[in-house]
Amino acid sequence: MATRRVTLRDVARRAGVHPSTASRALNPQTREMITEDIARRVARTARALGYQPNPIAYLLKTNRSRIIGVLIPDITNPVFPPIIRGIEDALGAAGYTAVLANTDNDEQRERVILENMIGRRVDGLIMATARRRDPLVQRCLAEEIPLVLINRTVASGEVSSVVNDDEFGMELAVAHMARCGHARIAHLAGPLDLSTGFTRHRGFIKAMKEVGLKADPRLIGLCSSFNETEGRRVFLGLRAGNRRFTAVVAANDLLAVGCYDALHELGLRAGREVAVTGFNDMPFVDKLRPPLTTVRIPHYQMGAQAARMLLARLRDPHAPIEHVTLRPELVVRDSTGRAPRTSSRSRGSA
Amino acid sequence: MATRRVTLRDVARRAGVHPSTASRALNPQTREMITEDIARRVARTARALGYQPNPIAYLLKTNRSRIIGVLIPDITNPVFPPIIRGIEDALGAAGYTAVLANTDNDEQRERVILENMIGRRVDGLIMATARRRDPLVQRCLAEEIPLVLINRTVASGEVSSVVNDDEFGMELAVAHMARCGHARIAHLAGPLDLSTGFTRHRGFIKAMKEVGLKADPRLIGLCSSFNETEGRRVFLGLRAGNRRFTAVVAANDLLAVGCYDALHELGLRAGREVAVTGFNDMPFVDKLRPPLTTVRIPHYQMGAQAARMLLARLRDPHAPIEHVTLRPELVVRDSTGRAPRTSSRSRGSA
DNA sequence: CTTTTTTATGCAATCGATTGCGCCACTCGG
DNA sequence: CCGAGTGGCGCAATCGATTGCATAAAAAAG
Repeated sequence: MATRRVTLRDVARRAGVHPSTASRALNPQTREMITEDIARRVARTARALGYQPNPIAYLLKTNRSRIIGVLIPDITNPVFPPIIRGIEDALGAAGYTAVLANTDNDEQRERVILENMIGRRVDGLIMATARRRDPLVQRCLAEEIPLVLINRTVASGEVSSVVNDDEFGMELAVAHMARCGHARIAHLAGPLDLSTGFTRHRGFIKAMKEVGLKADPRLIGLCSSFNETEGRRVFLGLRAGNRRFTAVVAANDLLAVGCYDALHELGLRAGREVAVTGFNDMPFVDKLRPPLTTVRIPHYQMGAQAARMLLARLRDPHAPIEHVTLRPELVVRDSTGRAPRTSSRSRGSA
Repeated sequence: MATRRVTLRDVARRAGVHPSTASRALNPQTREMITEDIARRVARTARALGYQPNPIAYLLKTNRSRIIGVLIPDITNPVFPPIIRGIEDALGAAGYTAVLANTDNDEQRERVILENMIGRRVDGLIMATARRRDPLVQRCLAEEIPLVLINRTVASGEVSSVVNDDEFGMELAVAHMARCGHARIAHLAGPLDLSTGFTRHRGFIKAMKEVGLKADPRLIGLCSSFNETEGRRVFLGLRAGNRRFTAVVAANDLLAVGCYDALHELGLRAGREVAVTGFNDMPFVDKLRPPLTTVRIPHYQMGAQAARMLLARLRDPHAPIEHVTLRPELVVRDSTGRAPRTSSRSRGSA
């Protein structure tokens, strides 16, 4: 039977001291207030009794939970696992625990979860769910909860973030297409209320200009969310228009997979009739036929970096706002056709 | 500035009653102890002040956290997101919150996380990490923490579980292979200390007997974990042996993907030279070339069912131990060759 | 050897709720 | 009109820690 857990009082009584003394003896911060001798005795009996401090009581008193909330828009998207892994590793090293929640891209649900986390007194938050203008971010600011945005950021820039250099990534993709001889290049844009969709869209236009091509507005399709069905739908829409194109730069891998689906239905093949690039290099895109050429984002590092920034802010609440952008790289596989086959490395960072 | 949160005392004072009265007025369980009139007044002022009960204080006093811990062996494996979704939905409907943790298949890490969760007084646990003999399960039993195992179960059967009918699934896969005319069928077995690996292995042998074939032990390769690299390694090992085979039944999709990798290296193709089946029907296997024939497990329902069973036990700690097995179905795609192309439905349950 | 200062520990309040118990006032029966 | 019974609330303890302040003992100063 689960015998009642041993409390600080138990330890104190057994060691023949007052609970407050025991508390101080066990807390590294206050240990030097206590005689070496007694501190050791308390520590010893604590160990003997198998004392485990009650985090709830600690939290109630100190308002420090040592928990970080992590909001993920869609846990089904394979880009997030590596990010989460990075966050957990960095946080764990500092004695913090990550609590994950999946918001399902649903604003209502986001709100509920956020309130729940605030209620449970998380010490800080990492959000991968930010929209360019996001009331939830405002809410955190109002509550003065340390916050770091990851992958996506807000337009105002008023909170720390670590994101990919999306413009540069787009340059890589477009430049590669151009090198492969494509001139009529389409873009499958992500939702423009997300910084990723927005910035990649802007990056696409800028990159086209840089390689001396004109970005035809009629060759830009707007997807209302980052998933395969949208990718398929919008690709088919673009194809139904009367502007031809030989290449499509998708704003993320799921959209690119949607293109694969559409091409398959049309009896065409990526890398042959139409060149396709994705964005993210999420797990398994190297296993598609043809393996997908894409822009690799350092997901794991992104997570770890965000966690470290949050920890810094936890230590010093007045740490300055930082914006870190990570440099992506192009991974050339077979979906962009005639280019010399270079690399088809296995799955992203583990 | 984050103005101090309003407490129950504030509400009580404002409503002109004692905190205990306010507490009872606000708690549905005890409302009928209080005069209708006063209860309404308290409720009204609570709403007016925006009172949010402090879950920490509640927990400290009642020892009920309304949190369920969920242990996932590898968040990188795409079978888990749908399971998690199912758990979250069922739990959320009952006012509970799921807290996810990723154990990375590391026993040490599992232990740390479990202790952490116990320390934070989760009301119950759902474990997808169980080994056939598992000390952590014992630990939960000792602490009398309500527990439901999911996907994998323990050999002793002493705790409730919801798993797939793995033997039946294997029958489906093997029978299909036999129907396609294969006689020399290999098996990529998962780790035998996991119930999934163990039962699928046993199911394979049984199914072979049922279709009148002999399971050649030299055509059974043992993988030490469920991932692509192991699948690739063991497949190549089998091929290097001098027993030929024309089909391979893998114990899960990741192992099957490993077979794809190996076949690719050998210049062969699944569904042509060698038929391949997977197990799980995880997201994206329908996007592989060729799309993978596999055994579909109702992941979402599995999660939801496990959550409901846990909730039942939370209500009644003496609820009997239940073992639920869910019936899988075969999804025939192109990796098993000449069979008539039937279905290639899109990604699993969302 | 007394007085002052320092140091180590104990006391008790506190965080924000829940809950057993006691008391007061009201109702109802005799 | 008085006593027993009952229903509605308030009091105070409690959950398990932390921490400002008081105090006793020891050390330093005079």
